[in-house]
Amino acid sequence: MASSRLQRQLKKKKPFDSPEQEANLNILRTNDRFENRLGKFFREYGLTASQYNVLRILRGEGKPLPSLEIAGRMVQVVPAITGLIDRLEKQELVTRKRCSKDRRVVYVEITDKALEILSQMDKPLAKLHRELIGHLSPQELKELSRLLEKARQSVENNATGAS
Amino acid sequence: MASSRLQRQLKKKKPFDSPEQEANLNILRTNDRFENRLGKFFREYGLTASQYNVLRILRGEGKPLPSLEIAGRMVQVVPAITGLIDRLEKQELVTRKRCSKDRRVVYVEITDKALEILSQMDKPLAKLHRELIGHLSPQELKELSRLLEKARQSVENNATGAS
DNA sequence: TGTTATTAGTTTACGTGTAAACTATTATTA
DNA sequence: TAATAATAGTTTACACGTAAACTAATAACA
Repeated sequence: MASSRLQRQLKKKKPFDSPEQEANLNILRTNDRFENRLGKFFREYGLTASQYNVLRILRGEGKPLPSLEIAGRMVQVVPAITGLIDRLEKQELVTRKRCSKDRRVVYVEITDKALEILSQMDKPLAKLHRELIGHLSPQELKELSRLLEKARQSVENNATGAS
Repeated sequence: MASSRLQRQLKKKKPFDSPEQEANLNILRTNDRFENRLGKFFREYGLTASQYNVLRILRGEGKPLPSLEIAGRMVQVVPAITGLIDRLEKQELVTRKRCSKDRRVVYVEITDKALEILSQMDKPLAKLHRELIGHLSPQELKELSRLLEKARQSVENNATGAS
């Protein structure tokens, strides 16, 4: 009990400077592990995590969306979305359409091929989510989500571009 | 209370498939936000998050470490470490030395210049950690760390290369 | 109406994570 | 001891994320 699990894993000699730092590092480290595992899963379907996210957003919306609207719903900033859509288009998973009313806007639409792939992924993905975190009790899951949402309050008000 | 905060932020129409998925997405999203903020901080000092991590590990150890030992303590895999060390070396923040006993091994040593930069960062970084997550009570921080550590158990046993 | 500002998106440059193939060195073992 | 395996790193190819500069189109407004 003298030294925490994360502390041992990082082979740190000294205790954490603060509980805040420990919690933050726990978030980063847990995310890295989970991203790593999820990345492998997506790769089995020829996708990356970012690509899957774009497709999931488009399917959830049920209709074409402007590029920047998609970018806004992901965490990241603007320019990355261009290449992301480029690659999805090359794989025939989305199509681009210029808006006729405002010719600056590019609408992105998901293809049937992509919808098919997504539907194949749904069950295995749900299973993977359970594998990753299903060993927490319902109360623990609820509390973890609550704490993470509360944690994010510090950055979500101060405009980061999204939302 | 009908729909959670994350659900609203993602503008999802339907509820989450499961509490597991919701918790996982909360981890990913919180991490993205925090990484974003921390990245800006590191950039002010001419570093990236990965570079800072390497330097922090080296300072913590207090002596030179083999490249792969460093890679192992970060979450990531092998090849990235080469370029990372390359760039740090170019900035004169670390030096490389071949081990004479086993000439395959490359030891990486932190420079005084880097130690100086790190010491300048310590206080502001601690302050940033508090800004990010200091609005959680001590009990909440402790519980958050506990839950994240428990969450990681699912991936830390199944060898990912590290630790 | 013509100039300026804003908006949507792209391009470029750089750092980094991932997989796969490769080199150099050391260990194993038939 | 010669062939083989294992280990430490590197290189290459590709997908992103970030910042900064840029284009095209629309809005605002003097």
